[in-house]
Amino acid sequence: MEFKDKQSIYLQIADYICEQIVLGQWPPGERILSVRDLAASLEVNPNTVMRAFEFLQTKGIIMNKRGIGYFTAENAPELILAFRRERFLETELPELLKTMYLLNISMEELQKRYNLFIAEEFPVKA
Amino acid sequence: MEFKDKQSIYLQIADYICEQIVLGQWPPGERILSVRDLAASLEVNPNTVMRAFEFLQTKGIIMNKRGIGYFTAENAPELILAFRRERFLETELPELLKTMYLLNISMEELQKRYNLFIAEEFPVKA
Amino acid sequence: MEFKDKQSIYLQIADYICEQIVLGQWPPGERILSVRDLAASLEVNPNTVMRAFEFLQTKGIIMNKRGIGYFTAENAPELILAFRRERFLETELPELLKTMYLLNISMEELQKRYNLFIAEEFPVKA
Amino acid sequence: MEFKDKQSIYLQIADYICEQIVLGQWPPGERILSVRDLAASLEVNPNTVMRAFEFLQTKGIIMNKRGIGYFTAENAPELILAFRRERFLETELPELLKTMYLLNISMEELQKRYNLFIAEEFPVKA
DNA sequence: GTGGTCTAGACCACC
DNA sequence: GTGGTCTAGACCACA
Repeated sequence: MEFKDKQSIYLQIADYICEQIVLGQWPPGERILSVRDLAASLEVNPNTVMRAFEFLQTKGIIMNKRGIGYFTAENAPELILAFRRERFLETELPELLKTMYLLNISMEELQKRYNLFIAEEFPVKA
Repeated sequence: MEFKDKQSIYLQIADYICEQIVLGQWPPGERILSVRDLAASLEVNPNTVMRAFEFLQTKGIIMNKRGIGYFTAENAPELILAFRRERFLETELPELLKTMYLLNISMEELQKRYNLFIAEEFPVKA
Repeated sequence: MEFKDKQSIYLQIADYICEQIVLGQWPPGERILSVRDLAASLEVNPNTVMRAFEFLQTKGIIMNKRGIGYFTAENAPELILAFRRERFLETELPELLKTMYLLNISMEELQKRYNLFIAEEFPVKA
Repeated sequence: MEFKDKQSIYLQIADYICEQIVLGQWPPGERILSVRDLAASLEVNPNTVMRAFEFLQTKGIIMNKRGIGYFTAENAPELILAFRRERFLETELPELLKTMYLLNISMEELQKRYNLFIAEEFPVKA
C-alpha cells in the first residue's frame, strides 16, 4: 500500500480499515488481522499499525480482547459513517465549495466526474 | 490572523497570500509587504513569513528584487489557479467523490449546500 | 568541515552531500546520516543541515521517509551530474571563456594546468 | 542591463565597468559617466552605482576629482588584468578543473566551445 | 529515535 | 530600509 505524504501513516491506515469495514470486507463483530500480519501486508512498522488500532479503539470502532486480538464493534459501520459524515460536513465540504467557487468549477462538471468515478471504482453498484 | 493547528503556519500564510492575489487585493507585478511588516501584522516571527515567501518563490508566484522586496509575478493569479486546479482534480476530488459515495450523499444535496454557501460567502456575485 | 565565507553554509553542505553521492561514498537508495548526527559532525546547527536537506529534496536528489530519515534517490548521481552540467555549460563556461579571452590565456596553458591538477587531486585515475 | 541573482549588483556593475575599460571603450585618464547617468542607463539605484565606484576607487582603478567626477586611472587596464588574473588562477580555475573532471568534459570539447565563443562574441579579433 | 516547525535574537550584505 | 543566514533552544507528531 502506498501512502500520501501530507497525512500521517497511522491515520491513513485507520481510514483504510474503516473503509474495509464500511464496504463489508471486514464484518462487524469479527476478529481483525493481527498487528504484525497487517503490518507485514502494508509494509510498515508494527508500531504504526498499533497506533491505528489504538486510535480506532478510542473511537469505539474496534475493541481489544486481551491475548486474542482486535475485533470490529457490532455497530462499527454506523459509527464510522457517523464520524465521517460529521467530518465531511463540518470541515471538508466548506473547503470544497470554496475551491469550486475559486476555480469556477460548475456543478455540472462535478456531476459528470462523479458518474465517471462511480463507473470506474464501484462498477458493481453502477 | 488566526491559524489552524493541523497545517503549518507558514503554509497557511502562503495560502493567505495566494488568496489575496487571486481575489485581486494584491495586483500582479506589485510589491508585497516587507517580511517584517507582514510578520508584525500577522503576529508571527519574521522567519516564518520568510519561509512562506521562499516557498512561493520556488513556485514562481512571487519574486525578489534585491534589497527592495518581494513582488507578485505578472502571471501569479493564473499560476495559483493552475496549481490549485491540479491539486483539486488530482487529489481532493477523488477523495470527495469517494466520501460522497460512502456516505450516500446525493448531488442534489451538494447542489443545495453550494447555493447556500455562495449566498453566504460571496453574496455580491450571487 | 570548514566553510567558505562567500557562499551560505547550507548550500555548501548541500554541495558536500552531492559530492559524496557522486563520488560513490553514499550509495543511491541508502539512508543518509540523521539531521542531528550530520549537524554534530559538521559542527553546525541542526536547522542549517535541515535547510540543506530541504533544498536537495526539492531537487529530487534525496527523499524523506517519515520518522525514519532521508534517503538518496536511486537516480541521484545522474540528477546531480545533469544539474551541474547544465549550470556549467550555461553560466560558468561563458564566464570562463570570456575571462580567458580577456586575460589572453591560451588553451595550451589551460591544458598544462589541468594535467597538474589531475595529478595532484585524483592521482588514482591519473 | 540584466543582472544575475547570485552576485551583488554593485559588483556586477564594477565588472561591467572594468570590462569596458579593458576593451578600450573607456580610455584611461578620461572622465567616466556620472553616477546618475550611469544609474539611469543601467536602471538601478544611484547608490548602487556609487558603491561600485567606491569599490573600484579602493582598487585604484578609478579616482575621484571633487566636484568634477570620476576618472579612469592611467594604468587602469593593466591593474584590472592583474586583479582578474589573480582571481582567475587562485579561485576560479581550481573550481573549473574540478568540475571538468567530475563532468568528464574533455579539453577537446572545451577547445571546440572556445573557438565557437570567440567567433560569436569577438568576431573582430577572430 | 526521526524530522518539522516556530520563536527569539543576532549579524550580515545589500539597495 | 530590504532580505538572508545562522544559532540556540524549545516543542511537537510520528515510526
